[in-house]
Amino acid sequence: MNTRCENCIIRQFNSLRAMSKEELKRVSDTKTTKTIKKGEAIFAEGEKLNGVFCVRDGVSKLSKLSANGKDQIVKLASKGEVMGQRSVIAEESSNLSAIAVSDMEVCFIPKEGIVDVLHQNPNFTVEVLRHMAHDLREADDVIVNMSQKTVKQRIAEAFLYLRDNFGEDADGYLSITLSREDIANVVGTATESCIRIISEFKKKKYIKTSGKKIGVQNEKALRDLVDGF
Amino acid sequence: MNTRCENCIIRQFNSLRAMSKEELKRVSDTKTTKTIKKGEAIFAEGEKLNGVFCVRDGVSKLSKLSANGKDQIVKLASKGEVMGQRSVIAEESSNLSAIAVSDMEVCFIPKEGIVDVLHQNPNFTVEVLRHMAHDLREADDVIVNMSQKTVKQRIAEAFLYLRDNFGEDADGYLSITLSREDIANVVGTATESCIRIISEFKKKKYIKTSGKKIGVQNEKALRDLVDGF
DNA sequence: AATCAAAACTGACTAATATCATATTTTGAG
DNA sequence: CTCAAAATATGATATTAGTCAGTTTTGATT
Repeated sequence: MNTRCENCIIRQFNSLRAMSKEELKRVSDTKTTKTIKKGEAIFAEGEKLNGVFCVRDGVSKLSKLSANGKDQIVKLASKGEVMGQRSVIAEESSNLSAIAVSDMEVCFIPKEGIVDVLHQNPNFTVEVLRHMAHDLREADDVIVNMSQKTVKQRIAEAFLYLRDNFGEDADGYLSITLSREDIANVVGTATESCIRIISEFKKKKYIKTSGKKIGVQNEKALRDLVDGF
Repeated sequence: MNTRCENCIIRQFNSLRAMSKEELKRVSDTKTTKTIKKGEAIFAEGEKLNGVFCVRDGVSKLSKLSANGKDQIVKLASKGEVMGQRSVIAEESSNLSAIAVSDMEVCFIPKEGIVDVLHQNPNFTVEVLRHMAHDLREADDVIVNMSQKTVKQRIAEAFLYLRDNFGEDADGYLSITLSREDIANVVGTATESCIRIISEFKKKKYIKTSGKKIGVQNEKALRDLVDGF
């Protein structure tokens, strides 16, 4: 793969932009680019990661398997996001597994390339810290939503979230396509319950569907639902 | 207040231990110590924090108010923990409010004292990063528990967690005393449901109570319950 | 185009949990 | 010590969401 980090626009969206030209060149020399097919795993829960993965294209779900065999999707990572940093920084094995939700292209950066810079370039470290602080806030919000909102509210919120964070296509459908099961795993409910609520929303014209694709049709209704009427 | 950070043992438990003597002295010069009564607020959700709070004694609950008026407790901070760093680092107003669960003594450290060192001492920054990585992992675990475990399992787990993290007294009661309402807010359930399950656990001799105090009596039974029998 | 498995969907039933009402106990202020 | 308020407790009922069983649709493959 001939693309060099120095020339990669993606890094504008993540902490790598705080690296100096020199550091970036060194990272670029050790990185490798991989193509991953939809459904394939990038890494698994419990695995020791010896590097981080920078998403160049596509979307990956970061999930955790629970005792009863269900997956809980904790985060969706798309273009520009770095996966696995938490584990590399904490020097622990991964608490999440990453599976491609669409065909992907990711760069693997060996951890030495990251850790060395962390200890030498405070700007970079602070930038990583900021990102993690942001992730932590989001996680707090998810906790509150999980415990205080109904499944219906969480599904409504998920659609708004997906639209705001991944965009929609020309016809008004969400750019990201998830199976009903994945949606259920994002909001933490049974697949059947999720499908039932999607049907209800469709009947009420809150959303429209076309195959697996889903589009927000009545933003206000969804928002009112989330906020408790 | 005459206690100096350099001599404070508490800091061994948090990221401040990665500061140099010099840095610590400077921090110490700007810090103030406050006494907070049980039930009083240290800071509120939405408030701009111009510093962080280091817990010297007592316990604080970090919670988030939801639309329906219920509090979700996201974390319990005790001796050695630093509160408010996330907000200071992300330069956002606080996403959580902090209320004392017992009488407390906390040190307030103005943010300049922290931010300056963050940009100058990579060891300190990495240490803070490690802590935040740990908090993030815990948050992920909480998300999964919330969505995949029953209220009964979450309550059982909460008691084990409280014992492991805050210890128990000579008579085998948890060192930390929370109201039933607070326990309900930790596990994300209605107070009545929480009380009912506590009664059930007591009847089954999984726990013992004495006033508000709760003690683990049958660890194995609780653990089995958490793990799904 | 026919086939087949996976995904999406629907209905009936059950289990878990919230809500509302009310009783009882504990606690802290004066 | 007394009393009111707050916390704890319990019962009845309603609501939400999960489970199981089955049907239909979709899409990939030959």
